[in-house]
Amino acid sequence: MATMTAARRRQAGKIAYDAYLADCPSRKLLDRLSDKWVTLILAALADGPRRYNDLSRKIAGVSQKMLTQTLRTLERDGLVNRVVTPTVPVRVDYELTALGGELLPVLRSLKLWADTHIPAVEAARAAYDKRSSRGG
Amino acid sequence: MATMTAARRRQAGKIAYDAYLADCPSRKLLDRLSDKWVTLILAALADGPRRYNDLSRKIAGVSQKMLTQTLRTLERDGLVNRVVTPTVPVRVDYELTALGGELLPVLRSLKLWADTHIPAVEAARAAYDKRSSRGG
DNA sequence: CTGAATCCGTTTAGATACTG
DNA sequence: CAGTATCTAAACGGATTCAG
Repeated sequence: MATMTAARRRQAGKIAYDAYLADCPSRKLLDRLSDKWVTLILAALADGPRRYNDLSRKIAGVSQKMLTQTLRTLERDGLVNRVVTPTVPVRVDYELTALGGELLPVLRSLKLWADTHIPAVEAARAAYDKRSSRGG
Repeated sequence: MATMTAARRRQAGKIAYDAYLADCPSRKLLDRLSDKWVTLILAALADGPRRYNDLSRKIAGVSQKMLTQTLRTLERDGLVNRVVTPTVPVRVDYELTALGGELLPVLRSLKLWADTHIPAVEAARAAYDKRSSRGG
């Protein structure tokens, strides 16, 4: 039977490709940055250390779960330091590591590109939608 | 009543913040780039135009659905051109627009940062996991 | 060849309640 | 204050099927 060829080939390709992707540094970086809250937290910490609740307020729409979870992965990746002061109640500050700080220029260059070109993207989008709605 | 304060305040904040985010160009760019297939398609088109099936093979693990869907959004965003040649059967080529081409340097600089610093991230991750498994 | 439409399992993220 | 645990709704992505 020829029924499995297409899907199977794609499957085989997928496995090989996923392995390749898993080893791609750019991919990994994008995976971090793509997280909705990562860049926001990084930006919030750009000015200096902040406490947990402080972050939670500054970033507004974030839930406790997402904030904690994102901070954990950032800490694990060595981008953020978690500083515990064993007072009562306990006090926890988060701050950028040197590595985390080095990410800021990248974010800024990204922002620069976005600020420059996103208007063109918007325009393209509007034109596309107009064309579509006209039935073109 | 004080029962609604926490969740409600977060909700109110969320609405305001989502509106803010929706207007943030950097956010929009990251939203595009965060798509698993976007950067891969962009990279695949860096050398020149490619046909649909050609892309599908080159990118391996991608499904028809995702390939088509991603190409559509890229087209809508003005990053990719869709060129139809009305032969039988029909032939469709995809190519980077000028705008899409301008994204390549950004991706390269991102890649540069990643290649430089991801090893440090890996190391931090390994150290973190080691600490955790020790019960620290 | 190039897609659109549909079904469906997996993952994700938010709300809520509880702990030290 | 700074989280953890659990439940559930929604988004995502893959396979399959149909069409021009």
